[in-house]
Amino acid sequence: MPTPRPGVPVRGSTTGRPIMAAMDLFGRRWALRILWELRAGPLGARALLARCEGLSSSVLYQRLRELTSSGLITPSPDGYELTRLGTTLGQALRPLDEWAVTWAREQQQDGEDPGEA
Amino acid sequence: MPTPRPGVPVRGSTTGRPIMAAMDLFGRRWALRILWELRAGPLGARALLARCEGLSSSVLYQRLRELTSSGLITPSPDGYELTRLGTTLGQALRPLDEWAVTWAREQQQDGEDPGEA
DNA sequence: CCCCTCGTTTCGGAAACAGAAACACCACGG
DNA sequence: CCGTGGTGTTTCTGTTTCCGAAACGAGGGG
Repeated sequence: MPTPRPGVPVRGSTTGRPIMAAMDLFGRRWALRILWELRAGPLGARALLARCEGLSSSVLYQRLRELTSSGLITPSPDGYELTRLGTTLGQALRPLDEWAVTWAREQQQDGEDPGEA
Repeated sequence: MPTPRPGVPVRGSTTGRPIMAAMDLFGRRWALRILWELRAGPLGARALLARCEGLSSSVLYQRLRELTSSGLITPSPDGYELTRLGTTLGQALRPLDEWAVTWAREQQQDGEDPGEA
């Protein structure tokens, strides 16, 4: 499983369109979350593990390699930190954060638990 | 694996903070992509399968159930379509699309393939 | 020296996923 | 009437991904 990178065919799309590569990369478990946790500043591996309850070290390091290879994060003396590109991604993700808040409000109003028991 | 919903503890976070629920939901394979494909209008299940090369029907229906249960999509005479909430998500995802384009440019410039061989 | 913390890798079992096959359903044409 | 082909959906089997714990080496302080 190659690291998704724009311009290169990725899982689910032979075109390599940037958004497809992004969705392949971010559709891997914990990828978005790791970037999210690095927003505020550099964190070490064990610190990331502590913040992401349920994340296993094996997957963490796999993601760290992928995100590094994708140019979103970089090792630093203080652990891992976002690159300039990773920082702009953090900003691009902010609307998603705001949307999630709206989502929460809507779910409380209509259909409290309307689905699988 | 319960469908992530804001306000409910999800994988990786006992707080149920909206953004965490969102990241749990979207960190599942094809979830973002399915929403993306529904942006332009309703699509049937087999049409979705055709557009997402590599997506298996079993996972598709699992995602369709999850996204429906989360209030992002709804069955319609024409297949599945975004709810109002799902549509706003599509808009919240647009910065991500633009970011991906920037990402593609940067990757072409520096470090063409600087990682795993 | 010992102990504790960190970063990282390894490994066995569990969960998620891919892919093909199958079923039910409905419209169409022989 | 019976096939043919198009949907939507489920089930099954093998592979991939992931979890979780354990382990390793390196470095710092008692």
